[in-house]
Amino acid sequence: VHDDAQPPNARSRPTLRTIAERTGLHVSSVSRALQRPPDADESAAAVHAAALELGYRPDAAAVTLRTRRTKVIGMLVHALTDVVQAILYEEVERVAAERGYQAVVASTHDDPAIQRARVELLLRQRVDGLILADAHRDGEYVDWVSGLDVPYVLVMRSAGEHPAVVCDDELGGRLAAGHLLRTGHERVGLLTGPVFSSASFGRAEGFRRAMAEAGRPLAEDHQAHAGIFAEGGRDAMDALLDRDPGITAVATINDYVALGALSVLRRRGRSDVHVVGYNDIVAAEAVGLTTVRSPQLELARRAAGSLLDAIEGERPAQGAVLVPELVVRDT
Amino acid sequence: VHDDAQPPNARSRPTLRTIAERTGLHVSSVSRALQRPPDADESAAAVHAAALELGYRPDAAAVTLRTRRTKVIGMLVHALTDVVQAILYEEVERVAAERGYQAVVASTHDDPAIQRARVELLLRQRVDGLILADAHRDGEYVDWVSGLDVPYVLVMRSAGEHPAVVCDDELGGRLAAGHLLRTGHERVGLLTGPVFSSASFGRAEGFRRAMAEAGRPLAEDHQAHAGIFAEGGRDAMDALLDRDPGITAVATINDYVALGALSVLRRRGRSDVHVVGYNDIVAAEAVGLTTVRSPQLELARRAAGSLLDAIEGERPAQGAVLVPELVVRDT
DNA sequence: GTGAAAGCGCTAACAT
DNA sequence: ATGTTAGCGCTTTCAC
Repeated sequence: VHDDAQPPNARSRPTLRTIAERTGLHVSSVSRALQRPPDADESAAAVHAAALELGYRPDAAAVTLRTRRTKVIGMLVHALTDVVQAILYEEVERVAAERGYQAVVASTHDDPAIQRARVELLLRQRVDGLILADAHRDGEYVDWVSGLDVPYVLVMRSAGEHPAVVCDDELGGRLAAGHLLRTGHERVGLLTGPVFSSASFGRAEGFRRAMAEAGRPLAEDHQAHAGIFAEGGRDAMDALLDRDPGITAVATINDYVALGALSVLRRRGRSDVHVVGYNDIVAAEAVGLTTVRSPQLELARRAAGSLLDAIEGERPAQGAVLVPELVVRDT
Repeated sequence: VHDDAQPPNARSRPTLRTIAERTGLHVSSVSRALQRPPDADESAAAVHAAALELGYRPDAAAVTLRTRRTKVIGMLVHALTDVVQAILYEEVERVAAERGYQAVVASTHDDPAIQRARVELLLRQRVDGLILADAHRDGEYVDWVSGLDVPYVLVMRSAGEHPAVVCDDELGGRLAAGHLLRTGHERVGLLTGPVFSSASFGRAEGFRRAMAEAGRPLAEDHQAHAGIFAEGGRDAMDALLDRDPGITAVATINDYVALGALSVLRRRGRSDVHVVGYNDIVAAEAVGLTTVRSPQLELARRAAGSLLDAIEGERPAQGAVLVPELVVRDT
């Protein structure tokens, strides 16, 4: 028997038309029936049943083309291998899902060219909004994004007057300084991060100010640039120790840098030197690192919530400033 | 003057039609002109110029709807906060970009319901292929995916006969055992991970076998289930120490668990106990953790390459087994 | 090389 | 609630 009712591409994915043929309804009726609950009426039930049986999966491209919305928000991070950024993203993903959205990420490694390219890509995808966790203080990048006519919000790092959900980094720096001052350190060092990041910049500034205000201004040769990774922390710690072996404590821009510093101290047999990190990643607890905890989940939640509100309310997103907390451990 | 040439939604994004109106060409000619290099001929040049000037951005949804390809591959990880998974993803992202593809991730937290939901979502997006870094040995999940008519490949964890790019975990376990045997430990423990992960399972099996073959079979009470996070490592290490305070070394399923174990040892003043981790994450170097290094970048590269070949060659992806390496440090 | 025409799968008027 | 119609933005025949 020759089954000529079978369309040529019988093995292709089912569409609304497939369901329409099965149920004897029109394609548009099927579309509508799918929008209402399966138990709304007879045809709704029939349509849902057929959809399930056929393994029908709405075509996102077609829906987007028609509705002009994707229900997707894009997030830009500098690197997912920085667990802080990964935590932020996963929480954004969670909040988005709760509100019926999807999230997608792109890593930009703080490279302006990649930042633009990835935003371009997300825009082709027609994402409904953008969360930037990789903003630079100079504003070039964020100013450009703000002119793109897509809702956006920054998180973790701020830039100019753009809406940003951040931690009070200057306070965080002060917290670190306060701890070192309180424990009576006379010669302290600072391992700094990139100045293009408001987080790094703010932490360092807060630290320096608190030290100066306490009458112990930080000498230039007690500061070394470490970047944001462990390797930079190693090099910077080595340099600091070479310049002044008499140092008894260092504050660092983040826990990775602190970890790097710790490895040098261990290697050089200088476990007497105290170290303060920043962020409180899980490895910090494991090595007993004193650190400043940033409220990462809350940052992500607020940023995502604010962006989603902005998308749905058609107005700009709101920023916020949250408070960090000192966590004293062994180091 | 009333400008009636202006369409109603003048402020909306430029489309091929906008460029067509600008250049006096037909939409289809514009589409074709955009496919050839800007310097191919006069109209190509004019069209590219207009596109640039207008800030034209192809609509991914429309292209996909028309061509049935997205040039996007989806990756499923158990958690991006596990830096190993983040590394895998970022490398996949890189390889994909090199070959003109985009990557998207979804975290599933090893929850079967989430795994299916996220795959469904990616399928609606019509991704061209799937990389699973969160496979379970029981096969339920992967078997289902394999029946979905979308190219796929597993990475890091295998399942049945499905194509998988993995590390020789059983060998990795043997490497850890060999090290402990060589350094003369008499009473060693093992902190195990979830059996649903072939990686955890393989490492533990390799370790046990090597110990047994050396005439030092691992007693049941010298093993404790730790999962894959630091917290589990803490609890398991505590349990092990309570059961046998005479233990002198432990092997762990991964570096996070090792870090957790280390924190307990530090707290209990038992820095004499040796620990071996697995993966060699950056924190391992920082704390001087002896560990087994898995070739993560290579795993990701091979998996992504193999998937892309499969997509373009319309045949199944290839698996591979790579070799781990022992990294001896202080612990 | 170009224009005309069709159509990917879906939703949203509109009328009934 | 249902069918009709139109169209989102793009690519790809098909003639020329």
